[in-house]
Amino acid sequence: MPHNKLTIKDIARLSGVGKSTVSRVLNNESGVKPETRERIEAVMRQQGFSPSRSARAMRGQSDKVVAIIVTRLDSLSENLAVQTMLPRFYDQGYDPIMMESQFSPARVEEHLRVLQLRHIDGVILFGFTGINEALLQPWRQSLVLLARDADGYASVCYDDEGAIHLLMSQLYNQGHRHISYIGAPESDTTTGQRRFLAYQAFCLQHGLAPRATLPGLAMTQGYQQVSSVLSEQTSALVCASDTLALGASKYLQETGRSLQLASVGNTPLVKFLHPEIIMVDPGYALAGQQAAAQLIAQLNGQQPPRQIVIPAALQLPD
Amino acid sequence: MPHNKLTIKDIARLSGVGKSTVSRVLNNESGVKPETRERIEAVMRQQGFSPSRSARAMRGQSDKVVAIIVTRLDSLSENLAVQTMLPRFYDQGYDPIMMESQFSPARVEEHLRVLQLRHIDGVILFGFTGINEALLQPWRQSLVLLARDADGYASVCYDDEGAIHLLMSQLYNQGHRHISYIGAPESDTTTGQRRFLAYQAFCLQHGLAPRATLPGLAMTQGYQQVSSVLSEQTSALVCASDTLALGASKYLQETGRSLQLASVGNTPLVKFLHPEIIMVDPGYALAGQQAAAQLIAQLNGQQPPRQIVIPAALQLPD
DNA sequence: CTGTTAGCGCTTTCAA
DNA sequence: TTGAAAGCGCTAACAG
Repeated sequence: MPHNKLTIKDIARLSGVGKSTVSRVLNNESGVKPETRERIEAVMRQQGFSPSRSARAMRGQSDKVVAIIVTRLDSLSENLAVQTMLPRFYDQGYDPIMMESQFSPARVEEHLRVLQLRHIDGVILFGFTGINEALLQPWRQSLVLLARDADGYASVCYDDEGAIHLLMSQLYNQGHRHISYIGAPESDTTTGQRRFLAYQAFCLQHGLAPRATLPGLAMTQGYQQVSSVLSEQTSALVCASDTLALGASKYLQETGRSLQLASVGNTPLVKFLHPEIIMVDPGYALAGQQAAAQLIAQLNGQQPPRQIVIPAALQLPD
Repeated sequence: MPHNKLTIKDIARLSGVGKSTVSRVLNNESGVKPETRERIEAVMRQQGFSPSRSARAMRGQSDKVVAIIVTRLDSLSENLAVQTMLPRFYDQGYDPIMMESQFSPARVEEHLRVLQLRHIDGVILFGFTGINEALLQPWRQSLVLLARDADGYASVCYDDEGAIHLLMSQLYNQGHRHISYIGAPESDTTTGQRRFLAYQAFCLQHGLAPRATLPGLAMTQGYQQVSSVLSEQTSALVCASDTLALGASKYLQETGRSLQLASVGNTPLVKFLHPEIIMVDPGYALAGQQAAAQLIAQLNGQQPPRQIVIPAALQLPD
């Protein structure tokens, strides 16, 4: 760890000025004679100087660290969102540390506790059912919730109703009249309830007979439960998530049943494995960007918490 | 961001001692009367006190931050490794920040540059072909390379030869005599060259006719290239990675060709989608642990850099 | 415009 | 066994 042993004091000496002038240059403050500034900048560059984060952090409040709490490191959709937010944070000089909740409210609690002790600046939290909102209390100003919303907190959500509606319309327009649905239980507000309601609404509106099962979002659940929503007339199946679609697809393949699949989710893996599936992109990538931007703005005090909804976009098979 | 405004000074006042005594308690130093210690600890607990990281960092050297540079956030195998190393770091009070190289040596370079400026303590780097070892120079003592090795650096590698050998033996014992191979180009030292050589060696040793193609590790490459190694007698196919297996599998399914697939890699996704594939677990989870442990030991000066090899383990289909 | 002077919260001599 | 004092590298008044 060949740490740069230089301090602003050294730079000051080397360029024949006082510490404070160097500090001013460092912080891009106005009120430094251009020549002086340039000279100092030259020295800094030439010495490869970099200011001590800890020292700066100690004077200001922030050490410019944010945490991203994903549910699972291997969630395909969350990956897409994280992928777009990381660069945003780096650009603004924030170090993003990653944590995994594994859908456990207790883990979230534990992580938030630790983060509090560490004086972390802000948190991006990928939401899921069961999180105790009271825990978020201390982070009111410095938290962005993803894929879930909560009163008084900033959030970036997907347009669950819109996504399902797009899928259903597409299928309906293709002539499908017996469209089944597989999703998550209604205890899951967004992915579960909202999507299911949207499905029911569409059916009602178009005089279709709903046929649904709500086992959860895991691949195995898709695999095991599809059969329960298949009648002879069923010609299409809407899946609330891409993992579910993966499971369902495997089942259909094995049983030789042919069905038009449609699913919320738009990950490269699924697109490759099953290009025939009609998909709606909930806008994972955009959500990541927005979440990062929102958090940064909040931390800078430029923006109060607000709820953002990402529009869904239909992805037709090739 | 409701920061804990208490300092050791406050704790000192509250417990009627001097700052230094509080500091001693904080660092578990000996030479503090047990009673005093307890009293202070009580106050700290009661006040929910947590020392300022930045202030400590400023006196010592380290701010207890490490970076994990993965190739891709959505790499299934790297995910498994990262998943096991995160808790290790948290336990030791290290904040792990994540970065993505996207297989770009330039990005690695850029990341390392930034990390240097940030005075990060150590780095876990998931290796790939093309990384300029000279760049690692400054990190000689504080870097662990994963899935790749380099002279003079600590590394945790998979047993490429062993993995392929296990796969081949298994197939051979099952009676297969026409086993094809699909892998990465030899320019890729570990996943490419080593695994391919092991395949060739086995063939030679057992009098089999090798038949191989080395397009790369992507799913699409597997999908497109399988056909080139299939003759009529081919009864089994060894894939150098699970993504390749996924691609190959899709092709075989589509063409109705039946073949015993075998692959290096052991991710939940593939296990679910294709339980029939014979797999060898390179030990991703163990590798993660070991890498974290090694890095921590190095940072504590308890362990010089060393090369670790993780043994591969055969996973039979259910 | 620029240097001087205080500290930020903590660790670390050095005395007591 | 403890406290007082001197900084770590930096920023933020306050004087020049």
